[in-house]
Amino acid sequence: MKTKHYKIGQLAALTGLTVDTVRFYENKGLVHASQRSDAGYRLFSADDLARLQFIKRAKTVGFTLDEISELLELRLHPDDHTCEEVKQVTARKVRELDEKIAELEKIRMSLKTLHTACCGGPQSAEHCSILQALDSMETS
Amino acid sequence: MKTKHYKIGQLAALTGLTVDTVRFYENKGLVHASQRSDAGYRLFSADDLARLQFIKRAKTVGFTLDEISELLELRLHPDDHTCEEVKQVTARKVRELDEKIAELEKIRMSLKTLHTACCGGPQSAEHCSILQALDSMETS
DNA sequence: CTTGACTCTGGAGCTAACTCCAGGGTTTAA
DNA sequence: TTAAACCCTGGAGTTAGCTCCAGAGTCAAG
Repeated sequence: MKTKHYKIGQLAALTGLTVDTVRFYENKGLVHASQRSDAGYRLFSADDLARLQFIKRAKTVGFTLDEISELLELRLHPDDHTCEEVKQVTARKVRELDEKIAELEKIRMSLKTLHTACCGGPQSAEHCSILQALDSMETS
Repeated sequence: MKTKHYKIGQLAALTGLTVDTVRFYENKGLVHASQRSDAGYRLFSADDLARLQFIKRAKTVGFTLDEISELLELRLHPDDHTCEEVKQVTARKVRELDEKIAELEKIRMSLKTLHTACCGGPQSAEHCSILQALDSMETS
């Protein structure tokens, strides 16, 4: 019984990644073709496919490739790690997201204030409140 | 009456930027030393200082350097432009921020769901719900 | 048997906004 | 007068995550 395997293009089609991206991930050590054909073509197993799909999903929930490396290690050897460890990774990420969102909201508020104050009319911008505000704002 | 001018280090100290950053901005065309000393030192005027402060403030409200170039043009020749134009720039930026925030919130939600579902206990991660979710999630 | 689609490697290029460096010259304060 | 602190240019390096390329080999369909 020989196991199904995929060439890089098939894998790319199945995961929605590009061929270049898969090779890039291999370079970064995120994934590794389980075999090579006689001609040197990468041959990926179903496990490799699952791994790449894992990577893609982790990416859509906002993990960086470095963080995904960490998660892949946990995934590959779950017996050697605790739920606590896994949860810590997500906790850290949620905190980071909270900070980034708060930062953006702060910026949005400032900008919205400027935006609202401006008449937006067709007259000369000589006394435009937005430009004036940027000329006299406080900087931390 | 000779006008006050600043060497690049003084300017950097006054704006809170680094010397390298000021030179970088000059390279990008955001600012331009109004004179040079005999030795070739950049000499900045009070106007230049104001311009750099404008840049810094625009940066803190989230504009990119390219967008700041645009604002600087509006600021330098307000007579040639309308409030409407200025307002459009901020409107665009507010929209962008809204999108970016919405995206991050979506990611945060997904992640928080995973995070909450995980027991976080000291037992083996073999059946960790976070890893399982990442193994079976849907990807758009 | 040929043509087109696929794959390989190694390395360069992209974006944004800096940051750092080498190898010089200049200014200033003691 | 000399040492520290400043300034100059040009170019390379940084981060993250790809993306593209040249030049060559391989595979599958008709």
